[in-house]
Amino acid sequence: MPELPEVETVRRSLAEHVAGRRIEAVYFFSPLAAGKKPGPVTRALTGRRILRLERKGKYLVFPLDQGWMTVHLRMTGKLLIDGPKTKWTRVEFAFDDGHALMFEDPRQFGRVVWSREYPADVAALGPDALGLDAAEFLARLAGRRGALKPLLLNQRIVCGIGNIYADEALHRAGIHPLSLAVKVSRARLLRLHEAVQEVLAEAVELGGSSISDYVDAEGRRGWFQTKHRVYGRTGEPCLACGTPIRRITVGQRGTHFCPRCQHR
DNA sequence: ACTAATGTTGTAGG
DNA sequence: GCCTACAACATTAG
Repeated sequence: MPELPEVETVRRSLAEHVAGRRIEAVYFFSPLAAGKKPGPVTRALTGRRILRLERKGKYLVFPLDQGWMTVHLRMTGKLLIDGPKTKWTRVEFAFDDGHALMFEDPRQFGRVVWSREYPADVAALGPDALGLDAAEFLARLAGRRGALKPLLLNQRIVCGIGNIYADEALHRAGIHPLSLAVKVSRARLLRLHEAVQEVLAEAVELGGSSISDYVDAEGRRGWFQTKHRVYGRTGEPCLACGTPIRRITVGQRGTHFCPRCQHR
């Protein structure tokens, strides 16, 4: 499930392969991957040169010599350089250096789109979570109603945090996922900011979390899943206090926390 | 064999 | 506008 650290790992592993390359051909094996009709997207992308590879939140943005290509991996999307063509390959790009890029996506939630102007959905995102300073983090949460975890997952407030890293950050900060944002002290929100920065930076360093079959553009797995303290550890002892990790549902999302370390 | 769960975003609704 | 519920989809665990 690619979140910020996984998408950043894909960006880093893919950038050198695509920066400066010309797209000679594009094949949409699944129209769904284009979001609508693949014809116009194919025509717009063919012959374009990729200037560089950027990331905002969970979006990969490819500035082109004309317009922008945006890729979102959603749940099961992968970008594989010279990857094999499989039954899950939805899009293939052929580059001018003889290499190819495969967009593989079993569940078909992922999208490859082209836009003439900078993509509106990316522009609408809140600031990227990685490297966000404490003052702005607090300002973005100020006046928000509701529980903290859904707010962390709201990409218009701050973007890049997904289910895994929300749970991990809340545990490190000692905050219950159902805590109302307005009732959490400034000191504890500052601690949350630090926990978010810490957990994202460590995850990027380890190449993200490969909890299902996530791999980077060169097929390498990430290792941050071995550092998870709550996510996917339901019933196992909290590494801080030994209390069994509990799993509840918050905003329709599986939520893992330690009932002792994270009080409301 | 059926059901629930998986996680992200857009959208529809209160 | 803000918040919540659900659909889109394919596979797997129970």
